Amino acid sequence: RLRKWQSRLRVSDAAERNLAFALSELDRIASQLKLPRHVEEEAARLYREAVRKGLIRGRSIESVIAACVYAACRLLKVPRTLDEIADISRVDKKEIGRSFRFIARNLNLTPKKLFVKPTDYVNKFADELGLSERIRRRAIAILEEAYDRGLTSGKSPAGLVAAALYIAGLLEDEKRTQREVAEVARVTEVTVRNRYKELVEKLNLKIPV
Amino acid sequence: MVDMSNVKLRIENIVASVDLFTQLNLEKVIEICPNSKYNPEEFPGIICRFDEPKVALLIFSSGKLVVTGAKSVEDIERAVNKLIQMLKRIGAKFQRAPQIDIQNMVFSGDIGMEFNLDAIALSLPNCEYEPEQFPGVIYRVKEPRAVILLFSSGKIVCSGAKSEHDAWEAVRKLLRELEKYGLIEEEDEW
DNA sequence: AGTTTACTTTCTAAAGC
DNA sequence: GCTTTAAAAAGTAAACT
Repeated sequence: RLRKWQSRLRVSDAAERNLAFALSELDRIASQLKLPRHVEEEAARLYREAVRKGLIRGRSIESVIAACVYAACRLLKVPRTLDEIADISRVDKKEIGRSFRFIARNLNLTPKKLFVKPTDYVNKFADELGLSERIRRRAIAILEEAYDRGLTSGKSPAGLVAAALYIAGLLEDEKRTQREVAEVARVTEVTVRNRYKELVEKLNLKIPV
Repeated sequence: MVDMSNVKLRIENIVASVDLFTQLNLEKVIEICPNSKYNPEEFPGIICRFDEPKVALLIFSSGKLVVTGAKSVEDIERAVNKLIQMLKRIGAKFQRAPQIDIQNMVFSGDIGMEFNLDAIALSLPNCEYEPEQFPGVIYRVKEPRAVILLFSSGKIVCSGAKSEHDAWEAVRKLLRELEKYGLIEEEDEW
């Protein structure tokens, strides 16, 4: 009987140690990504639920925490790419992606709840680039027309937004270079250029020279 | 009824497991395999490539093989027979015919229509779509078991099927689901 | 900037770690 | 779970010219 008690204590000890480790890892990621408190709290809530449902089995705590952070960002429409999270996590992007899909399926995080519109990325990138409200509206108008014309399926939302901001900057005389928009969107200049070319061509945009 | 008349499927790759029912001395086998590689530290089998038929074979000491890259079941049979002839020259004995099991077939194809993948992701149950990671929708068919990658162009990749019939059946089920959720007719405006 | 090569996703078996 | 093999889709990436 004493043995049983000890084993139970050991189990709860381990569980507490794991939770403490998970939450400290979450804290580290959240502070480095400068995430709002409500996002960190949502990630913690998702993690506790994942533990309660036994979803950690076979996965590292770090990959599940990173996945919860990514899921919380998507749920609360706080744009953060998987790359940004992978950069500061010890686990690679592939593993975080797997954990993300797994918890999304098991915590009923539907594509609808997780959907982040390309326009949701506009403000984040525009903030970092110091772009005006007029540019943001113009970029959103471009993105909406691109969506209506079927030019966005399968493309990287970040790349599309970067190109839309680049074009809006040219049209509204508040230019940012391809390099600058590519950097905040975390895509390459080649991607910005490719999206730019397609949007200008298919939406018949007249770029002032 | 789902209209499949515009749907095309092409075999791209067939994977088969084979049992030759004979133990093999891999050290001897490498010597008669021209373009082969054998590093037991990193992988327990010999990796061997044939030009005709164009396939890759993984040869294990148990006498079991994995043949990949074939475009037809006949290519696999020819490759296996070719290897058996080579093995006979180094003294391998074959008491019975090899057992060949098709394990996986990969098809590329076209549904003949464009798709709004965002709309599909929002209403087609049990599908995955993460455009930041991969440009296609991933749809898993339970029976027959197969996975279909659907792109906005309407092009598809079907893998995991064990026969061409199963692949067609899987595509038919995907189209039935797309139709059920009203994701089929759209073309010009969404 | 354009080209080439290469990686992302899906599948599957093999023997062994 | 990993290791190795093949193949396509379309997007993105990186290394060269």
